Amino acid sequence: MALQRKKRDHPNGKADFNELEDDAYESVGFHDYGDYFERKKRKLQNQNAALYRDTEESSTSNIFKGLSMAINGYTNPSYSELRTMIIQNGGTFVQYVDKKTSLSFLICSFLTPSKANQWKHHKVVTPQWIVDCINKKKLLPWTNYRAIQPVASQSLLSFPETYRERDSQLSKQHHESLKVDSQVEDALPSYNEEQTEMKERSENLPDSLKSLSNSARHNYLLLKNPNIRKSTTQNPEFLQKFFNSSRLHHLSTWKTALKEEIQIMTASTGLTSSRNLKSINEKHFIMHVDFDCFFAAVSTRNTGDLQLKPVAVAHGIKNSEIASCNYEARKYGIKNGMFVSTAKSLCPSLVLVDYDFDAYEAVSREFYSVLVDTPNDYLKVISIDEALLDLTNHVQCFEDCVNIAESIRTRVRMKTNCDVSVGIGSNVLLARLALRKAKPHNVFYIKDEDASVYMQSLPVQDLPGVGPSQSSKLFELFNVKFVGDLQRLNKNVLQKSFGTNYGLHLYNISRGIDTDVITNETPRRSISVDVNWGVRFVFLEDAMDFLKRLLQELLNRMSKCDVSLHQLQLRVLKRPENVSFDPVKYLGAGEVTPLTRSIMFTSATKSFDILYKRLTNLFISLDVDPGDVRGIGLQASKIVKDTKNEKLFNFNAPIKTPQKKIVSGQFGSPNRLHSQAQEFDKSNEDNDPSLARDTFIPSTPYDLPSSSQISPGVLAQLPQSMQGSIKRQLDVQNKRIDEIPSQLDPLFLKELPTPIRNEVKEDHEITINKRLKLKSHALPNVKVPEDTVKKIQQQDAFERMLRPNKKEKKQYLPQVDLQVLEELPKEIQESVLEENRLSRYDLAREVKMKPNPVISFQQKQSIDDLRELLAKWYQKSPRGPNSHDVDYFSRYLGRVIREERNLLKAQALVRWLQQLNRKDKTAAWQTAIEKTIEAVQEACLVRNTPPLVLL
DNA sequence: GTCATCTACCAG
DNA sequence: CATCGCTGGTAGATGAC
Repeated sequence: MALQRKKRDHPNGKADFNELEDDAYESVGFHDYGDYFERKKRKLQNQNAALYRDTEESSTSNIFKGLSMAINGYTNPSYSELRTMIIQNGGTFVQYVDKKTSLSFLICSFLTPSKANQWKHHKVVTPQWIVDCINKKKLLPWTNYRAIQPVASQSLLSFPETYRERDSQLSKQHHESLKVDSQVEDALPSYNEEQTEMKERSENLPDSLKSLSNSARHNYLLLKNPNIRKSTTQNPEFLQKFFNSSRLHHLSTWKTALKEEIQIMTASTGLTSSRNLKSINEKHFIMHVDFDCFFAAVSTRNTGDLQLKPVAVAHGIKNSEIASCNYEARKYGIKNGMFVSTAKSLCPSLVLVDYDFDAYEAVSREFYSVLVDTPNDYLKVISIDEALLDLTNHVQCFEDCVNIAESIRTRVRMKTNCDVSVGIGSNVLLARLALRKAKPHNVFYIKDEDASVYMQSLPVQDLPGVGPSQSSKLFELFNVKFVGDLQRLNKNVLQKSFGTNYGLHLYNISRGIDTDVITNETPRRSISVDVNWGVRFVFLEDAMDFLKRLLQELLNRMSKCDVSLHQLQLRVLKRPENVSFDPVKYLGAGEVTPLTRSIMFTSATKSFDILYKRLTNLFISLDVDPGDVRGIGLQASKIVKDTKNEKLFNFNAPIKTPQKKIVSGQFGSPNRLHSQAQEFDKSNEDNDPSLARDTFIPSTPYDLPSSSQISPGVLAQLPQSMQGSIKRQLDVQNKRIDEIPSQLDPLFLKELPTPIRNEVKEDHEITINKRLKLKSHALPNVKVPEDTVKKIQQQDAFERMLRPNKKEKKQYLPQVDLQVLEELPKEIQESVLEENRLSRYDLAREVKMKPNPVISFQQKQSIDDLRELLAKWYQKSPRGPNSHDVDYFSRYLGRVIREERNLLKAQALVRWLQQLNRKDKTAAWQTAIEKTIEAVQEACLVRNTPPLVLL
């Protein structure tokens, strides 16, 4: 076969963040934005250097001293957790590794055969080794944790405990009869396999097989092929293997992780929403930056010859999807998502390369380091290779943007050897359209006045939010193919056919109107796990077993975010009647009908047993033949952050908290969409910064607790000094709440009696889905006992009592974290924690007891020195300061408040600036000072401190 | 009208 | 050998109240 499969090589495997950081540190000028890295390190502890440095204070041991280690692929614990563990225990972490790197250990959960071969001369161990060594506080013999076994079989050892620990009680017989131990399977090829099967078939299978459906029997026969079996859910390692190789899984998880990282990094700039809201009516400058054919470009970035050939990234050689292809390949009509076989027929000389997820991550890190270093109002993560920048307050015109864009392109090119393209426009939509025009490797901007004309010839599919389904609907209903056709449609007609919001969205975007504003990330509202490939069951027990593993995976992901759920959704993809058993795509789902069901839990939970029990019932109630299941997904929604010191605060007491209106949305908020002119005032009102400040209220489960969640009873038990402090805290918070019309129900304000609360907790286990009750015919064996029903009804009543306000129902209240505690004087922290019998260790972990760091600005720390510096700055810029410098200084003030926690200092410095400008009253300086004040107030909000008096 | 729940769709 | 069709979000539809 003429397949040319070329492995991407890593000629310079050392292009890691250490180098970047060093650069960033060396040049700390007034205009320098390496400051971001400084923050990033401290905040995230996400960079090795920071970890090493912090290790001096928080190092837990030296068990890994002198050992260099790297991590490969999908692991549990996660990459970053492991990295922290290694570094904090004295190890050297190697970020990016190739075949030649000398390495003490490679940490890897799962090795593909090719990787196993690649790493066969290394010591490859499972993550469990790290965990166990740390737990035992000594270096354990690594040979017990080999990921590569000297003999053929390697699978069982590398498989993480969690997936094996809970062995099904349901499934025994069938499983043991069907499942072949993978060790045996590897060692003994098909002959013995056949023998085993034959034996079992003659013993106990005929009966079971007879009762099987056609689809189940089909799967039974299919799964007899050990190679196929290995690629399906029947393999206990399936999840690891699947997620390790799934591009879509990687895309999703990367996005989530990046959002979080960038959010934290840029949150500390102090320039958040108010800044943006202020300029809501100004002309915006938005930049959309995106790699050209990311995966393909990364894989060929260091191979000049390959770049000239048509290249595509895919797993297989036939019915596998092309994830990315270069522009050379596109000349032949090859597109992303196309099957390899189709692409090959278009271009027989197509070169296929494998995925290299590690390299994508490495390149992306460089990419984002460039973006973070580019002064901006907002940086929004779109994906691993794509981001939006709001430059409104940093540029005057499109030409400025183009200069910045070129600089980004050059820097990314230098660091990664890959090209990015940049689209620029006055809103997100136009920036995106400009980006299309810019590709490949170019910069392009669309002026507002040109937008409408430019768009007319665009296929409607190119509009954001218009996919295959909606575009074909547009064509069928209105014969609309191009944006020009769409422009001719009446707004009302669109809204009638496509819904109020979506119709208006279509109407607006066809005219280049996009009211979407780049805002801060909202916290994640759901966590899900989906598998719709390789799902093949024979017996119900197979499905249950997989469901179990899937739930465990979901819980793992939840525990990483430290959340519990109120609602669990189950999604099952079912092969419909008269659809072929084997889809075109190898082990794919084929054509399916989705089914979804959900369960509610009165109190948040993350208990495997509780969830699994309910899940089992739910799955069975769907009444899907196991042989027809083609995919399963679980989604945790209505999630709440876990808390650890329940004794101190009354966390779950439902309190009516006025909600800040959430105004961002895929298609914009309804109120902005109805009519632009009409809604103008309203949205302005929503966005008035001063209003926003007064009504700033925790709006998400991750936010700060509402003060009233501290139970009076608990308060009374605290030491006198502490009561005072908390009360003062409450006063501050209550004042804010009182300023808006209170919708609090008096019931809420009463402390809930603890016994009742506990009862609810115990009860939630037996709450029964209404649906289940209604559909109980699907479960002939399950009868809901009389008293259970009563209990549920009582509980429902109780629940209603807890949440008399309907609006309340939708929201799951913020739970307290230790932030409130953290705000208190340290002696009081100590006594509270002692009272609550929390260990010193917990304290150190949860509440930063370290003295507040003193942040330097231009190597100056004291107020006097800083004043001197500011005076020089003022004198040297009679016509007003450079806006970069203003940002830089504002961010510094933000850090003084949040990190150094020195409100007085921040106040003194701002007042000094005001003082300096008092004589001349330069307008430019006045504006600059206002900006710094905004940053200060913003930071006060973050710290939950009352705004400073600055006039 | 408001809500919870399920369904459909989209992006990368 | 193949192959790795995820995940988080918004909006619409529907039915209970």
